Amino acid sequence: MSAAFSFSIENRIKNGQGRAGTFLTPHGHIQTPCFAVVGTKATVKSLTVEQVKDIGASVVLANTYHLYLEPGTQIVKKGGGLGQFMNWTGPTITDSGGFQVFSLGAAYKQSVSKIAELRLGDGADRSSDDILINDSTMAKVTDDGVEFKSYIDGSAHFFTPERSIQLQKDIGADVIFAFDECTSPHASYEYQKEALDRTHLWAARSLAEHKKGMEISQALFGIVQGGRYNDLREKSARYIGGMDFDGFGIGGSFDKKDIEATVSRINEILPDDKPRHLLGIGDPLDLINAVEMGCDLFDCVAPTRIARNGTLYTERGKINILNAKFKNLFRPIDPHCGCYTCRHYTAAYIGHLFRAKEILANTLASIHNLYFIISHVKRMRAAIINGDFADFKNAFMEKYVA
RNA sequence: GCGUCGGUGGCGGAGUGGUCAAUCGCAACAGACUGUAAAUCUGUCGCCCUAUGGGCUACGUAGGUUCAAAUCCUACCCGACGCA
Repeated sequence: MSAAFSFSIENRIKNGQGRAGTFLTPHGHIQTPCFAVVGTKATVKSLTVEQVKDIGASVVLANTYHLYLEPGTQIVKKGGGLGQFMNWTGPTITDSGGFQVFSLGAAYKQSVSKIAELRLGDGADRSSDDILINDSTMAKVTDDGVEFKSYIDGSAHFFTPERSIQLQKDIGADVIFAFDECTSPHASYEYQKEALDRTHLWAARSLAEHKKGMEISQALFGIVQGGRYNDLREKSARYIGGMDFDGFGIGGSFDKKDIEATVSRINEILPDDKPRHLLGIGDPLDLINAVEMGCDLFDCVAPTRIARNGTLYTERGKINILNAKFKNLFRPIDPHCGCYTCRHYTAAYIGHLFRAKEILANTLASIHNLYFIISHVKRMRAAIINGDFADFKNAFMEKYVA
């Protein structure tokens, strides 16, 4: 690891894998476990950086593919790099574009999430058996790289591991990720195995490209894949974990019920002295399990995306603020929440903003959800430091209904 | 007063003899969303039931023609416009 970075562990969960630590970056330290807010296009949707800071966020994660398409990585570079360009002075991360292999590939126009879940007659389910075929024309994978079509204008672009690293270098985030292939949870074992070999090959190429630079001011994280298959997950953890990365991402798709066990197995194998970032996981209960199993960093679009769609976290579970029962509720969304939104606005008012399609709804809801999740992870950190993680977990689970 | 056009489900607005409980949009009501193609998407939306089916009431009102009417005819009520 470059001298500009260091990772130290301050305390651990008794008889467990979870730990609290500090990850030092050129733009400040990150106290882990930590939830990085997602700002895909160099902006946390609907929020100013002052609002993001006020929420308590310490890290922003942006996306290479999106910034490459718009405004172009050279513009970000000329703008002083991701942080300066977007007026964020703290640590930054970029994803490599590997997730778009999935979201623009197998998941394109399909009702597929990277989280597979058995649904039993809840009325709103869809069959998962008829969405196995990837006929997407938006992303095509070969061993050399991935051809993407721009979601903006349909133009073709080719990403290789080397190209992804170069682009991430131009963008200039503190932490960057190896280029990987995120697969569908419906992928067969055979395909998953093939994709894993490719991801491993790409990891080596990403690392080699990264090491080319004379002066390295970025930390490169390798990504563990393997989908829903335990043997592949373990193989990947051993392979990626054995490489000279500065930290690790855990990516890919999961069975909802297996996240905890899968992450636990992976983290048993990964080096203990480097940070682990569980990519794209942000459900409050998933976060508890993942922290307990030794993950240090997280990022997820869920808090901001569901906020924009009217779903808000409370200590008792998620609510849809558009439900008729909130129309006359002149109290905060969550009376125990200390966020700006809850300190100043009522549920009735926020529901009104959503119904009226006022843009302030997105802002107030995003503030609330991000505050909820960031505080949630911060409390877990404090609990690990204080040695009462189990108490925190029990207290949370007692109230929170999934 | 005469003439013309028009009155359709919460609203707007299709439909002009059968496949119409009635296209579509909005509103309403619910659901989904986990490295953002996303201020997005999905479902329900006359009433009732022994509900991938059946019954009832409905297209201004009242009659009529027809095997069959939101659709044709007559009268009336209401609205817009034109002429007196």
